[in-house]
Amino acid sequence: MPELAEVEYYRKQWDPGLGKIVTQVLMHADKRIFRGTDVEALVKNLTRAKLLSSQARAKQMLFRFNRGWLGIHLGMTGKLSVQPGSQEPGKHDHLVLVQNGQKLVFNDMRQFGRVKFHAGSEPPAFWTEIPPAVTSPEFTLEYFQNILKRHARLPIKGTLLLQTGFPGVGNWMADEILWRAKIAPRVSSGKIRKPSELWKQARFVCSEALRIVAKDFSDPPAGWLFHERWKRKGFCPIHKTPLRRETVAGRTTAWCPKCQR
DNA sequence: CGAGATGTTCGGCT
DNA sequence: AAGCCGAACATCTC
Repeated sequence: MPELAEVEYYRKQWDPGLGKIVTQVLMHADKRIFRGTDVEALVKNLTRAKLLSSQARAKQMLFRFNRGWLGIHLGMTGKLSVQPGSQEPGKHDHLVLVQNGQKLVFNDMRQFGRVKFHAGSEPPAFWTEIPPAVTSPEFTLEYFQNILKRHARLPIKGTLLLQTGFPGVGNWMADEILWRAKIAPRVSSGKIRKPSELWKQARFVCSEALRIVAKDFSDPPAGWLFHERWKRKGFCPIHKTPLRRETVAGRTTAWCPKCQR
């Protein structure tokens, strides 16, 4: 379920490995997860390397070692965990960093995720080029309105999912933002009546998700659309109108036809 | 058995 | 030419 808050949660799962040496790298090197990655360099550099620190940004994570940088994207079904040293890797445990007494495991059933490796002391371009976070000071109302203008003909649901504009926002967060801003998902991005409200709700949902979900994988509070939008028959938390559920901009979308116009 | 799942990417079209 | 759309990717579950 990885959107920005879940990604931050998973990043922390490898914290027990900080400051420790990787004694062995186990991997399914031929898997799609490693497409475009120099797996030989990854194994060579990470074997006997020490994990120094980690960060999460948007839907990506970056792990700093004393001999390079490991970038991980979780795709649809990626997870990070720490397993006992005695645990044998499972079918979908595509990357396993063995340390003394424990294993740092990346598991991804569907393999829409991605593992990257970058040697050198400077952080890789794929990391530094991630655009400003929705919650950051750079994400001003003016900046936001420029994104809307650039994608004026794309349904607003699709625009909120653009990682070049809203890094880390995924399907459930986009629906939550639109529900709170009372905007129907098919409205063209160039025809938003009150951009300041949408901007405000985007920032609210991102910061609350980070505060609540990233902490310990708690669900958002009662009253959020989140709890209804998975259900085949969900209802608007405000007045119990049945939610509509259709594909918009290529993604399943749930919204309240009464609140959202 | 077919459809769908919280994500990207690519090729084709306007 | 930038931007939009739909298909594809791999696997499991309902």
